[in-house]
Amino acid sequence: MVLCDVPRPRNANATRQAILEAARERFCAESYDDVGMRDVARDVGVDAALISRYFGSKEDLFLSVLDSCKNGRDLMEGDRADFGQRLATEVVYGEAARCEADPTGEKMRGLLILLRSIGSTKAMDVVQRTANNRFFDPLTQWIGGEDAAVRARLASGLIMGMAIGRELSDGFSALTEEQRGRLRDRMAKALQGLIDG
Amino acid sequence: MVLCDVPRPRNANATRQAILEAARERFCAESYDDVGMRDVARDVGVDAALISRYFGSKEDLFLSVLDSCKNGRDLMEGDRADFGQRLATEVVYGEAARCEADPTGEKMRGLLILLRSIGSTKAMDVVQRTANNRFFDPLTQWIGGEDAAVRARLASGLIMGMAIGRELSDGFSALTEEQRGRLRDRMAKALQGLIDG
DNA sequence: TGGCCTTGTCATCAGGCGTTGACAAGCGTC
DNA sequence: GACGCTTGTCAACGCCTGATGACAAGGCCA
Repeated sequence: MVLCDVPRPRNANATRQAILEAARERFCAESYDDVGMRDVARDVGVDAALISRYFGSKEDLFLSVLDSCKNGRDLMEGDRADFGQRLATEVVYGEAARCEADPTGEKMRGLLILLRSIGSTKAMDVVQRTANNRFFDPLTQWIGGEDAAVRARLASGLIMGMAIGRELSDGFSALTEEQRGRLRDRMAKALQGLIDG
Repeated sequence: MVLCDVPRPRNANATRQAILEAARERFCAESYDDVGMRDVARDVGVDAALISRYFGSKEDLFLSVLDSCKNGRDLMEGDRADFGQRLATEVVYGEAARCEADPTGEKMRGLLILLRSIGSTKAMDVVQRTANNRFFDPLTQWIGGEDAAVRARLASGLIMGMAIGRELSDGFSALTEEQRGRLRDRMAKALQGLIDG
């Protein structure tokens, strides 16, 4: 069956970009292993072979996607006293966990992609390296002062764990709206306590 | 090449048990997708077809492994005032994260298996259900009182996130022994604060 | 209009997966 | 000793994956 849609204009840059965005969405919603080249290609309306030509291997595509995401530093920009509140809001309410295109979720996307593919042995090296370079190290530096490394581990642990808990519980759907608010507030307070020491 | 080891004595129960233990170890070290029936079979020294006969499908094997693990309630037995300290020790020092056979790590194993296979769409249903039935719900009930559900989400989030951070950083190998101690203490305090309210 | 580089498609490959049904070997029982 | 049930092996199936090289078609330039 041939779909009667307009053919994609021949534009390598645009196509490459479209592939990158489709892949980003896929890697945000599924693990490295579960994302297929053919799936991404279908999303774009292109043959899977083209991805190999433009990006090389699947791992290279994954790397390109991670590079195209916002850096972990973006999570820290803003008033330091609001860090807990900002991050808690992002995790509890952010549509980030659903990978929509809202500017709010944008900042979490890189981290969420990493969390999705945790556990995949094929992606482990890349995930470990990126998590450290892009998140742990900047966070440690940003926290600064005594025991910065230790506090960074704790803060990132809470953030990652809550992001995962969100996935495990379908976006905290079992909680009432009021409970979600208290979850946000408690998490904000705990997180702020961890980075303030 | 035929290995000249003694043939496995014909004992269905023992073989079934050996398969279950090998699978438990595998699922503890790799994700659902990365664990192959042939790998498990090789560990036991048996043909992969036998696993299908004894356990049915791969998903059934995964379920059997989860059933064979200690329940989340075991994490809560003991003095409530020590909960944070116990769990933090388990996460920071426990060889649990390496899935060895020490009695200490035993209690975390079920949770670690779930965390390993988070992100696998094939195992998602089982993981979600088990995480809720075995961990979140008992923890919520155990915490009790006001906002128990909210506090359980936070506590389990911190535990899960730190367990994942442990994997991501090769068992906190970048930290000195002294820093690990402080990490344990800070985590214990934070965790205790979350469940006490 | 004819050549030619670029862009995209197609068929195909080798390899891995979980699963299946037919077959071999052990072992107790009559 | 022969039967028959249990336990385990083997070869194969169908399916899916990422990757490759040959080929078709668009579009610019002379």
